[in-house]
Amino acid sequence: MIKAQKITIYEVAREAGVSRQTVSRVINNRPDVAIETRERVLQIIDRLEYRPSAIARSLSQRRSYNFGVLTAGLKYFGPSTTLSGITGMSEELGYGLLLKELSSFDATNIKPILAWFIDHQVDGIIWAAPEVGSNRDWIKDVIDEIHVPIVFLTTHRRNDISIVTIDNYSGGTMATEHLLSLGRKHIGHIAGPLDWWESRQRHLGWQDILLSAGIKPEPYMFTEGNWSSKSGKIAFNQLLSSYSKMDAIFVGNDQMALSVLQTACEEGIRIPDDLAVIGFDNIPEAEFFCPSLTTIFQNQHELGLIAVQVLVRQVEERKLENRIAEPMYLAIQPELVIRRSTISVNGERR
Amino acid sequence: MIKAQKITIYEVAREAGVSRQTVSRVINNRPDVAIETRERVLQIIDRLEYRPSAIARSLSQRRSYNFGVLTAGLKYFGPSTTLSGITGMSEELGYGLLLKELSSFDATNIKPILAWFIDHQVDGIIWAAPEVGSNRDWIKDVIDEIHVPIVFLTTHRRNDISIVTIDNYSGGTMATEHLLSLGRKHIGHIAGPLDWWESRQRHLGWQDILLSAGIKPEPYMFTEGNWSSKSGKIAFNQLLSSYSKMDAIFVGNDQMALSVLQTACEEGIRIPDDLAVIGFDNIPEAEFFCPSLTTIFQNQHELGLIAVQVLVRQVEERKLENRIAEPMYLAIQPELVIRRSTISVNGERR
DNA sequence: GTGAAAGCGCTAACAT
DNA sequence: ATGTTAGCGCTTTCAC
Repeated sequence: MIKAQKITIYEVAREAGVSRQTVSRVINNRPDVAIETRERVLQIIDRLEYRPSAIARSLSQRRSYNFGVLTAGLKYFGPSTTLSGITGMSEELGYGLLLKELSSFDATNIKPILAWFIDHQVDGIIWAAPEVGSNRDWIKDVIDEIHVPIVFLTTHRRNDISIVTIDNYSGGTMATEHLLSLGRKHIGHIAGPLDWWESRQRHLGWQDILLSAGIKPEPYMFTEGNWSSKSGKIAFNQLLSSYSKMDAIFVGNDQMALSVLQTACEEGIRIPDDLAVIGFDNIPEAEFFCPSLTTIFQNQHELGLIAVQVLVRQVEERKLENRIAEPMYLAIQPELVIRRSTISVNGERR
Repeated sequence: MIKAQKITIYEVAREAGVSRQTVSRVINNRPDVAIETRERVLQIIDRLEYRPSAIARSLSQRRSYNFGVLTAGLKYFGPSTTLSGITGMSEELGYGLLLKELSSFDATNIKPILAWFIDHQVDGIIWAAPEVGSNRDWIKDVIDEIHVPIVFLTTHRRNDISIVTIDNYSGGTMATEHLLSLGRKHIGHIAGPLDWWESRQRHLGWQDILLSAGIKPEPYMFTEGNWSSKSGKIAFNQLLSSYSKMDAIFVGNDQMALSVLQTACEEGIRIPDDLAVIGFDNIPEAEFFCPSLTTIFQNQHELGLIAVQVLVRQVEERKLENRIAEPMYLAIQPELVIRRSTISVNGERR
């Protein structure tokens, strides 16, 4: 198999004694071919190990059956898990993937990427890079000129584009409510970088729940990390001195929560007795921290799956009914996963 | 920008009053165009917001400037880190990426993937899925028929294909030597799944070093996990009972080592005093385990970078000199990273 | 049901 | 330095 792409539709046609169109009909499963002709052509194709050129098909058909995917921070659990969902569902639905990765999260020079996708005739685009700083400002400039469906992941709600996202605000409220429900009154927060939309949402959730519990969130009650464990360590030390009454903490992701556990372990802070800790993400390792980490599970794999499904729907709709599909909005709810970092084996209470 | 791919080279040519060939020369930066003609054409291109079709170029030029990448287990740190290296270097060297992910590590039905890449006229292929079981058996069947350079990652040495890999055997010896150098005599091992080439290499390294230290590695001294923390937990419990004199342990990856630390923490096993622990990978979290984890660092990002460089060299060579480049072999050395899980703050000794 | 002609948008090869 | 011709390999009309 897999010869040097030498034999073309023409050879098959000649060998089968039919025209190239007939061969084309066969390989595209068109109904209007006599059953015996089809059989014969199929056999020749098999014998010659003919494989149609996807490039030529794209050119004449004006579509590639490929999607463009833009991601960022692939070495992190979230983005790569989402990408894994995207590859799986694309494969299942018969689309290929052109991949680009942003060199940094806050890169704003995205037009070349968009252009590259378009140049390659992608049928649709999945924008899986996170919303950071002003890296979404370009949308309004080009959204009207782009004739290819785009699905954006993890971004604030708006009506002019299709969005599949995780409800980060709700994740923030769930985390904070859980800590309150344990009877804790002094709930600190280590946020992710606040120029990230996701961080801001989680932070807002924390704020609002505290407020509705009659607690005023003050600046000394939270600090900002950059997602890394190291930054979490620094942030935690800061909080420890600025908010000494703290008896619970909501950490913006599991990596930063890990370093909270490490510091606690080193300093003799008992968890959860002295301090209840909740993270965010539910990375596979979280269950095996010591103690195991209570956290908010966000299903980033499903995020990828759904993104593709939505995109395919938009593509097919545009093709069949020849009209631009309505933008869709879809938010996945995160889930609370309770482990030992908030509830000790013998139940709660210091 | 980014119009509906409507204007073609033909419009530009007409507008500029030249032939399409001249426009083609301009967009391909050929030298043989009068400077003023070039200027004029460039202006028209700019004004019309013309963008050449990558598809049409691929068809007539018989190359796409794209690589096919096959990965597997994207949600894991290693594969996604390698992919990140691949995206970065490809971008830098001017190649795009078609991505496929194996639905399971040991999938053997890879011909359709190979075929898909070829159908899309990729200039080269990076086979970044790990070697598991017999999932490399296909190579011998097709290697002669494929006219596209392929670089394989993480696989055993052979001379008929290009390989970029990490020296896993050496990683295994380094880990075991480190434990011996601490004065430990009873060194257990939790291996990754032994149908993985990488696991077997690490395991062999452990075996050989023990032998050369006059210790006979016996079956009760090691168990097999499947990389997951959960499997590591089970494996560790097993070892604990089968090898009670164990005073050090080499764990096949950091995730499984994490659960060793958790169990130790729960059972009151003091680390490193009672048990020295070394992992493999150096995931970013390892430094923040409690205690921080000594481990073998394998630079999987660099693996990706180098893979692309090697592939590009093969592609260019084949194109320029019109001959098939010699297969290359390249092994990256891992590095020992010493932390608190093998050396306590006050130095070693129980 | 099948085929002929005319592209899809670009470039290689050969003129001039 | 520039243009002409003939493809690249397939599909879309539109005939028959």
